[in-house]
Order: sequence, then C-alpha cells, then structure tokens
Amino acid sequence: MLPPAGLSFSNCVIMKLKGGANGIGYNTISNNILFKDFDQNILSDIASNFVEETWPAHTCSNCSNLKYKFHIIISGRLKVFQTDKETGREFTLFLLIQNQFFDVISLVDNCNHKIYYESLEKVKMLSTPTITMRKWLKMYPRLNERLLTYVSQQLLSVEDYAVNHTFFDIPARLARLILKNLNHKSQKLEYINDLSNEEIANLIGSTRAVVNRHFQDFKKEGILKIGRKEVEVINLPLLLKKATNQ
Amino acid sequence: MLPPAGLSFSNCVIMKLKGGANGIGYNTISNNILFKDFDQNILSDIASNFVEETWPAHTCSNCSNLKYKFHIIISGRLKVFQTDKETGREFTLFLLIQNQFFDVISLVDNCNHKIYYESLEKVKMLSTPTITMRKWLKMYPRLNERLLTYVSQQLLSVEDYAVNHTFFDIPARLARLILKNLNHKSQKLEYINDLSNEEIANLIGSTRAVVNRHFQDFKKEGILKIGRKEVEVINLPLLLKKATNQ
DNA sequence: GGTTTAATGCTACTTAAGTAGTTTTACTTC
DNA sequence: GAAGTAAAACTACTTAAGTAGCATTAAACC
Repeated sequence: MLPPAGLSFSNCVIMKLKGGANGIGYNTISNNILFKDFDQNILSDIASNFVEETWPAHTCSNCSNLKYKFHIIISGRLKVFQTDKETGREFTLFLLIQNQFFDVISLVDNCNHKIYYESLEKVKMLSTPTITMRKWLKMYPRLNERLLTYVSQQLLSVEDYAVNHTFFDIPARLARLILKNLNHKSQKLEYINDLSNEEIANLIGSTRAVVNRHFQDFKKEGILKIGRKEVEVINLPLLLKKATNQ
Repeated sequence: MLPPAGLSFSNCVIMKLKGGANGIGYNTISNNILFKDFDQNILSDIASNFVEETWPAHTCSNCSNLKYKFHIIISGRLKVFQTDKETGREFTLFLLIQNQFFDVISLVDNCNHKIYYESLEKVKMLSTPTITMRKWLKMYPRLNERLLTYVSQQLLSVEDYAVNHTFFDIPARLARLILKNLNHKSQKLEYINDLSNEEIANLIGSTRAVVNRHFQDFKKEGILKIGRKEVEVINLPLLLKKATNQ
C-alpha cells in the first residue's frame, strides 16, 4: 500500500560484494539466464560490478528511486504494481522471484515508465547501475537476445491479464489464477498460497470484498477448502468449469 | 469478426519482389527501424529474401497460418486481436501500421501464442520465413536490440490497456482513447477516426452499445461532435476531466 | 493469558456495464 | 431514385462488481 506505511526505502541495506568465485553474487550471476555460459573471468568481472541489497518485508519504492539501477533478485518476492491515487486501489503486474530482474524497460528506453515496487517479505537482490548494464549490452550482444526473451514473456503475461480482465468475470479470473499456480500433486497453491484476499484481488484486478465473496461461494460449492492464507483445491473439474464462465 | 466472414486468407496475393535497389521491398527494408544503417549490399540481400503480400480488406488469419513467417507492414492497418468464442466478443491488442512488424513473439519463442489478425483495409506487407529472420538475428546482433525496443513498447502499450481497464470506467477509457489519438491542431482523431463504434469498443474492451451510449452522453455534454465514423473534440478541458473519472 | 492487530466473513446497497431488441439514419449499389 | 445494407441511436431490463460498514476469527506480541 502506498504511500509507504511504516517501512520505507531508507531501511534497505546495501553491501559491497565479497570478491572471489564463491560469493553469493558470483553464484547468482553465473546461474542467471542473462549471463549463463559466459566465460568465468567475464563473470567475475560482471559480478564485481554488482552490490547486494536487502529490502526488509514491505519495503516500498517507485521507479524514480530505481531507474538508474538494474536489479536481479536473489530471494524473496517483489510485487511490481500500479496504483490509482483516487481510490487507492492497486493492480499487481508481476510478482518477481529468484533470478528475475527489473526494470528492463528503463534499461531499454529512457521513457518515464511509472511503476511501484514492494517486497512481500525480506528480499535480497543484486544491483548495478543502468549505465554499466548498458555498457555490457554493447559488449555482449547475447544479452539483448536474452532480455528479449524475458520481455516477451512479460508481454505474454500482461496480455493474459488483459484477456482475462476483458472476457471473464471474477469467479473465472479467480479460478484461472488458482489453476495457474496450482501444484497438481499437493492440490495446493504455490507461490501465491500465503497471500491475503487483498493481494489476490490485486492480482486479478478486483477488490478484497469481492474476492472474499467468491471464495465463500467456491467453499459452499465444494470447490475449495480455505484456511487462513491457504487455499486447497477439492473439486478440480468444477474449478476448471468455473475458469471458463461456468 | 471470426470465423472469417466472406473474405478469407486464401484471397491474399503473394508476389516475388523485383530485384534492384529501387523496389518497394528495398525501400521498406532500408527505412525500417530494424535494418536502418545496415550496409547497402546486406540490405539488398535481406530485401531479396522478402516477398510482397497483399491482403484485401477484412482478411482474417490466425497465428497457426502465420507462425512460420515474419511480416513488415508497408501500408494499411492490421488489427491484432483476441476473441472469446463463447460471447463472440473481440479485444484489440494492437493496430499495426506502416513499418511495424509481427509476430515478434513467435520469432523469439516457439510458444503457442494464439492470436488473430484482420486487415481493416487493403494491407500490403513484406514477409520472410521465420527461420530466415532467426538466421539474421544470429548474424546481426543489432537486430535483437531493436526487437527488444519494439517488444518493450508493446509491453508498455498492453500494460496501459490493463491499467485503464482495471482503474477506469468506460467514459474515462473512451476519453483516454480519444486523447491518445487526438491531433491537437485539427481537434480530430487520427488513425482511429474512421472506426465504427464496434471497433472502438474492441479497443477499450467493451461493447458497441455501451460505447455508443457514452458517445451520446459526450455529445449531450458538448464534449464531442460525432459524425458517421468521425469524431471531433469540441471541449477539450471537459474531455480531460472525463479521462480521470470526472 | 490477555491485549492488540490484521485478516476474513457477512449484510445491505448502489451503480454501471452488459444484453436484447427495435428504430432511425445514412451510405451503397443497382 | 428505390432498394438494400450497415452503422448508429435509443429503450428497457438484468446482473454482478464495487462500496460501506460492521462482526467475527485468528494470529502476533507483550
């Protein structure tokens, strides 16, 4: 929720990375899709240009603080969202996790892409100045190819949101969100299982009360078992039916 | 509207390009953002690998027909859209015009990106096999950089749609669409001026009847002057007010 | 264990979006 | 200029999403 309540950006800890090929920085970089299969000495050089940042849970920030830096997430979830100042409503574009990065747009283009960030829990990440990253893009053309793949996936993801929001009602969008994050073995949600109704609402572009109303319906119809911040699917066929507006 | 009514994909005319540095193919290629500042002999080679296609007005196609080809538009508007089979409703993602290209996603990734295309009028374009384009991406790394810029813009565009659909009601979305396409000198719409209420509705994720209802309101309130397939802004300040939900 | 806080559950109400169907208008075509 | 067609205009109705406000429950923290 904005404006940052309680915790703010200033609580972040920024640390210089320890050198050597065994640090968390080197490991993150060398395993990241961006830099995978780069030579070891190049990787070391790249890693040495990153610093480690730690954001406490519920740290808020916006693009103006961050647009001169490029970040790679090490651990924790980072919510990328937009807000409507009038109503205070939020809309979550992405939940970024390990190995994902931001903000690619401000790297590509110097456009004023207004967007907000909030850590859902303690988030560790690496960061480097945008100019450094741009220099590497020139030096290592492969990087463009990999960023392209990443941005294309983001495009598909937002397109999916737009299609859902345009064609489907809230029960269907809720069902689809659950299906997308369902571990079919455990019948439980992964990745978004511990989110509040409020955060679920932000993911499908609705409000807490409405999401809760339909969760109650799903419960009554025997589709879901709902605990506190926990969702379990009981009747998958019925859920699939809901996902297409009945 | 799908399924293709009347005109179909088979009406398209595909022509081999004439050689030389003065053909329409060479001109299109050399002026395109993708290939700008390539050497002239490379440009000639690239141009020779494209063929010219002409789609009559209202030609429909989907990705399965096209996913092995990459296209650059020479003239005319091409609607890129999704449909809901249940209700028959459409949602227009992009209106592609001169120098824009498709489909970048299928070029990057072999994912099954389901999407539909329809020419709003006669559309001329160049096309080349996806494999050829992929080969060039390897040969000329600059291409990745330019595709990245293009896809990033598409991402911002779809994000904008999503934000509008989530936070704003239909009068506001309509006002925003008009503002985005307004020529401030002529007070008239460009690019989407001749679209029917139906197509306008597809652009903002609504329906014909609802769009018309609000057009009538805008008219009564003295914001717009509306002719047949023509929109003119009379009261810009009031329109701006509408664009933010009053 | 008792207090505080946050999340969830529930009721009642308002409103705008969508839908169906009809009428009117304007453009096209012969 | 008459006929046919497509777009736009209009009326009436239904429904679900959003909102407000409060009650209940569970977790967190002294």
